Amino acid sequence: MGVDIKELVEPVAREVELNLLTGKAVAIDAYNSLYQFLATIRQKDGTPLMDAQGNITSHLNGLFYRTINYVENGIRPVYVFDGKPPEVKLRELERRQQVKAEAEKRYLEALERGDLEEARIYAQQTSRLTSSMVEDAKKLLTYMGIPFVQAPSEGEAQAAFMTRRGDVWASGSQDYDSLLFGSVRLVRNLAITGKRKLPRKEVYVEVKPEVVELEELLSFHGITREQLVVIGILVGTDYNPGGVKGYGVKKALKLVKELGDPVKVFKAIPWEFETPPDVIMQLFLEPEVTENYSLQWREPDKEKVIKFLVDEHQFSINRVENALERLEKAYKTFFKQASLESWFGF
DNA sequence: CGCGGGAA
DNA sequence: TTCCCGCGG
Repeated sequence: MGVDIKELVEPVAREVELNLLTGKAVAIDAYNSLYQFLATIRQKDGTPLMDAQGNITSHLNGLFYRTINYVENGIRPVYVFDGKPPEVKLRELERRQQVKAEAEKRYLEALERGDLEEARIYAQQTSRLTSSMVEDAKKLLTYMGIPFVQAPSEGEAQAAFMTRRGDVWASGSQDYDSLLFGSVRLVRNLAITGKRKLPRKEVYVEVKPEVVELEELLSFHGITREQLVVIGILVGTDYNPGGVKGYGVKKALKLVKELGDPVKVFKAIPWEFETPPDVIMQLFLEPEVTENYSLQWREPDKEKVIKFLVDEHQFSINRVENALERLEKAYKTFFKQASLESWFGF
């Protein structure tokens, strides 16, 4: 779910045009993307897209076409996959499983009643990303020539680390967690077709990519990154869901600015979580990450993509070939730079 | 969500 | 050319 510091971020969030991102590498939160595809790419009654064997393919559909759109806009995507969650998060993950089980019941009930709109809403909430779906996504990326990084733990932490090393320009996610992990820059709403339907409403709004600079966020509020993490913990993170009773963004910011030192803040408030606050602080300030990755955007292997999507998962050959044509063209335009090595024949 | 065919 | 909307797997 992520930390809800929208109010804090909004004043420094800049709407940008997509072409601002041309030539930039972005570390995209793979789980965040795949979940969104899984939740939204569905039929009227909420059934996801599936191949002939009944395997879900909604995530592949979204990943394939959106990634091509990135490349066509000169964006260099690198997908970052979550690894093993910190133990502190296990309770929250368990809670989410329960919410999904509940949604599953309501989904079936709505179907029974023939209420397709309700059914779809609950179906979306049942979305589960299985390991085979993740493997499929990685396969597809490999065939497309798009790099991915397997994070040892939190993907958002890994993406943040990559921005700090300067390997990517920004992290890309709908959640704000990467800012707590120290991401230099966050891009939200990184979709190409800008119209999005508001939940439960027949209203569509234009959504443009939104860039948040960590330094700007901190200086705007006159706080340090440590203090931002404290605010996050007060309002609630995946490591202390719900946050501290009575604290929203405004009250948390006020307290943090009054007391300054995180230790003083945590002494001043009631702490009802099992995990001590300093342990959670450390998870954000010194998360487990890896330097063991290399970012290379390669020419797409069209044959393998077609074999995978069309032969194995029953995608339409026409659509896939069309999209691959676009991908190859974009690859040549933006990524196939005449490097010194190639000039000298290395 | 994003594609693409048909309407305008 | 742009917009809309039904379908994709």
